[in-house]
Amino acid sequence: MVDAPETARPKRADARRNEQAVLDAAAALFVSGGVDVPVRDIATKAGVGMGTVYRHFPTRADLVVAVYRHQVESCAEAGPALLADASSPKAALAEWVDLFVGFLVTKHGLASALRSDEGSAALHTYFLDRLLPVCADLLAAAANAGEVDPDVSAYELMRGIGNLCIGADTDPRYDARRLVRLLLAGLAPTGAS
Amino acid sequence: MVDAPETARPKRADARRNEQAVLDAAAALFVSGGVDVPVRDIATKAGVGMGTVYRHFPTRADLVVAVYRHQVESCAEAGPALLADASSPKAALAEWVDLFVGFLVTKHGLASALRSDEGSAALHTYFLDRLLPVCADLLAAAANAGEVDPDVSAYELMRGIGNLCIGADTDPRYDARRLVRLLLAGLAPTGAS
DNA sequence: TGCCAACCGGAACATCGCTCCGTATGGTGA
DNA sequence: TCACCATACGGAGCGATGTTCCGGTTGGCA
Repeated sequence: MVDAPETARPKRADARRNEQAVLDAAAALFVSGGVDVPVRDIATKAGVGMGTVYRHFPTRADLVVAVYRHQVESCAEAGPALLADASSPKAALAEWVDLFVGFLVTKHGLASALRSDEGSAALHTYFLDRLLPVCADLLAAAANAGEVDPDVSAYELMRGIGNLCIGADTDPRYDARRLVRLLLAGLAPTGAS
Repeated sequence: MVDAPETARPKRADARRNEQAVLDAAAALFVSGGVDVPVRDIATKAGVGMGTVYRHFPTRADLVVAVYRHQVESCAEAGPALLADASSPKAALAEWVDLFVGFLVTKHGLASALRSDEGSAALHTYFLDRLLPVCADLLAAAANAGEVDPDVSAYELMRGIGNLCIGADTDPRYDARRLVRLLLAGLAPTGAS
């Protein structure tokens, strides 16, 4: 689990090439067909065998993580920046959540894959590892500022947001962003009235 | 789609018997294994062939609908009653939503199956046909009373609630009921502050 | 009792995830 | 330059599941 020792022999050239080909094929198919596209299709599009796909990415989740790693990273990095720049912690939280929602709804089926349902555990874990601390910081800052009720955990909030984003594509009558806004509004201390 | 003409010849006795057996088997398996239990298992448990299951219930959704029809009906009927009895329309809405959430979270995988994702379209349709008007009435009453902002459709609200219930079983850290409460709180006119 | 439409059962086909192993090849040391 | 072998490849194959199809069975009526 720790970093591989730097003495690790570099991978063979064909291996590196194939890994990239799979990554590219997966990225393309994810856009057009969602993250549930059959592994066979990815292998075919990449011009490799299925064994090769599974060797480089033991589970579908590993592949999804690899494809979206950059975007998740930048979403994670945006958290502290927003907190520093925004007019209030709650505003920062709202902006960050909007970023997160935007990321989820544009990736067909990603939100669905995020529910822990064993199988995509690695995906779930990665998202949580990377984004939960960011969300927790924003939430804590807002709570400290008295702008939100501190009785909801960041975990619960993130899962709720993720769930609200399920099926947000493919259904014009369903606007996940609006519902997420409502959820955030509900975080206001002691509600309204 | 209209009622079958009453001139329809009654089904054969064995057909009726088998339909009931499938229904019973499905109900039992849904409780223990969720609504995604393999059709083969249902057929085996009911002591019939798979062809029989598919003949009586062309899609899994039809079977799910048949199994839960009574509970959906009583949930639908509770709406007007709550509106008549509760102290305020918003309170009635909250109680009814709680009823709905309770129904969803206790049926493993039902909430997941509810997202329109073609395949369980019949399920989605049935729930919407039956419950959406009820929810819409409650929502409209609350809006008329000035207790909620009228800019969210009942459809959106129901889908949001359904989504929030996904995975609510199987994860002790995730309390769908609390998040749904937050969502409802967010409906308060012009927010808090 | 005999007939036939309705109904049954489960084999068969299709899809998909994942594994396994015989084969091919990149890179290295001689 | 060449031979060797660890590394990597490819895709057949297995198990699970959804769904269809058709030959055989049977309930209900004349």
